[in-house]
Amino acid sequence: MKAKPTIHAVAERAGVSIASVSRVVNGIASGGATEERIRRAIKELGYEPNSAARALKVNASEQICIALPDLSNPVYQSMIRGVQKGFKLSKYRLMLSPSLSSTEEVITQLKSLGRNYADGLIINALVADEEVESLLSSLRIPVVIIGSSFNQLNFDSIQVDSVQGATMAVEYLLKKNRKEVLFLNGPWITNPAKRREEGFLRAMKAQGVKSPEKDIANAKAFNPQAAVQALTDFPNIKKYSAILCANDFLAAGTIKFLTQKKIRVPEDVAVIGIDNTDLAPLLNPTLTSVDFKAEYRGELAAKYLLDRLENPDLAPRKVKIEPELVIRESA
Amino acid sequence: MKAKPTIHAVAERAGVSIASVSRVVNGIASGGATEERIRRAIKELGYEPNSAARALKVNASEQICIALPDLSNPVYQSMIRGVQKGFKLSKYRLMLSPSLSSTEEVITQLKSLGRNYADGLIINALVADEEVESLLSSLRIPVVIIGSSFNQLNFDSIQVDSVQGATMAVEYLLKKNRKEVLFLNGPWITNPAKRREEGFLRAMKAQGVKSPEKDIANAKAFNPQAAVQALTDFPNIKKYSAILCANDFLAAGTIKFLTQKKIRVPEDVAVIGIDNTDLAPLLNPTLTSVDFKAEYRGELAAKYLLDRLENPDLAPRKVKIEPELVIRESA
DNA sequence: GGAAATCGTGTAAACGTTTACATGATTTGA
DNA sequence: TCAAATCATGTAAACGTTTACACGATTTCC
Repeated sequence: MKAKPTIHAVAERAGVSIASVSRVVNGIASGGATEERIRRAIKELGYEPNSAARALKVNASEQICIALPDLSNPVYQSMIRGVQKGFKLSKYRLMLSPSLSSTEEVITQLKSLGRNYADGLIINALVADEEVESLLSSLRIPVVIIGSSFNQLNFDSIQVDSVQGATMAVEYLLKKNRKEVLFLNGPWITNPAKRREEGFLRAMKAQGVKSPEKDIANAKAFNPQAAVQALTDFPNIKKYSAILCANDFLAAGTIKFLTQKKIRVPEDVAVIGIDNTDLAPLLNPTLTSVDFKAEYRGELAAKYLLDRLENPDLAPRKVKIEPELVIRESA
Repeated sequence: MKAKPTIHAVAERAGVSIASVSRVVNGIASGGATEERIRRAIKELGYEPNSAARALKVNASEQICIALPDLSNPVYQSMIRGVQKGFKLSKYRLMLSPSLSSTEEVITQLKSLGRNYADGLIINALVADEEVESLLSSLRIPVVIIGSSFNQLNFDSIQVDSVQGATMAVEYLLKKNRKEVLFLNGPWITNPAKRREEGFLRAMKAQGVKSPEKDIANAKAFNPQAAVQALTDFPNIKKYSAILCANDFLAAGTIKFLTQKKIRVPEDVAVIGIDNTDLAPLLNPTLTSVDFKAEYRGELAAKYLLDRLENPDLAPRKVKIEPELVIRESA
């Protein structure tokens, strides 16, 4: 196998200096016959510039890192798609961090970013503590936060109006005369769980329900099996006429659970999910879900990051995505 | 913001040469008091070695690239998860290529790998031609192929026994006395479509069906909407008592289509999917599906790649995953 | 006890680029 | 027409590591 051609090989073949080759490669060239010769040499040799050398020299990897909690949940799939879309036309490559389910994993990941292999970070962490926050703010690269945490940090962030989302769902249920609403939440240590629960409580109280705190079941994880388990364990499940789930994955489990118990959805119990993932229209009944626009959030995160990479002095933007209730069969 | 500490800063603080620091960082150090001092200096300064400089020097990026057709399909989600798992304990970072739906995109991606930003490639391409093959074989990094194509190339590859998978599904249906089987395929230009169709035809003929070629519908894409469209357009759909779908996504669309038409699944028409994705147990009815073990394939691909990176002279391994029919409610 | 082997550490070159600066050629403008 | 300005190109240093080699100190072994 021949050695990979370097800029020197190209320069020699074209009879110019490596500086000229570099300029052609980077598009700041003259456009004359010399450039033509250099271009030909590049073609003929199949030259591709070495990323590492360029990265070292210009101190930029042309990579961005996306850090997500867990690839099982379809919502993150949408988010990645959005990010991919957002970076499609850019020079940046996408690094996918390992799944970050625990705070330790988040910390390890953030520390490793000190190695300069990414020019920017898009992070959506379920869990976080002070150490995470301090690491985040000591990072030397732009960060875009997706999710509801880190309000106090001065980053670009794309949040979600959980309270508003829960309110829309609750209002819709009450309007349809479903007064007894159970909230099936995920693990309470996670940020989204806290925020969505807050939304549920606020919305229920606003609608005049006395102590909605007792109407909350907690699944051990944000997945269908955990939903089934939590509902099985929950006492007096019969009395509810609607179940609001903290995400679509839990809603899928809920529908499964209800169907198995011969409880009809939505006739006996209405079910609403959150996230409006690709899953929602495929379930049977199709799932009514609060759309937090994951793909769009991903795309927006990419856009914010690109803007900031181009202009580091931009004032941090904090946007709150307005949720939308997508009504289907389940409620 | 202070400048990021380099190996020189560490060396100076510890009163040693940069060579010694490098040796400590790379774990080939003495273990004496000097090492202790160096370690302390690293801690105190928060030094992290610069990836680009290391990559340039040792000519290895410590990154691997995974190239997939499309992140919408849940099967790729499982695959990525497997790959993540496989690389979890390694030093390698994971690059996610943009979605490769067309041959041009595959080509662009492969060319860009010439920039040396990845030490290995795991690729699962739906489409490929001679140019792709020639690019693949001129790549200077190890490649692991997931999927059924490129048999002739001498790479590690993880294939799937499509014929066997289709046979299992068809045999099961015939055994259950569902003689009229429709095969709902994806776009025929894709490799999996060709292979799965071949499997269907072979299996049907082996079971004594005369000309199964007429029992094939083609969806324009591997997704639920395309499935609905294809079934709507297909003449004489009524006569079939079973539909075998080329993947779970198509099966989801099929169930949707049938349910809307008040055709009961599985009483009137049995449905079988392929891939056994996370989706399968969530559908209603739950989906009987041929499991091609996507997550395992991803993990295996990672393992093969790691093995080869460690020992480039390994003979290429070609494995064929034995499918398994996971029986649920839909058939 | 002394030659040989081993060990810990430092020196310096190299990896493949980019880019500030210099230089000589060409163009501009009065 | 000639000085000034502009332009294309080359020279050389630098980015932050790793590592071959050298060298002096220590250990080993008879």
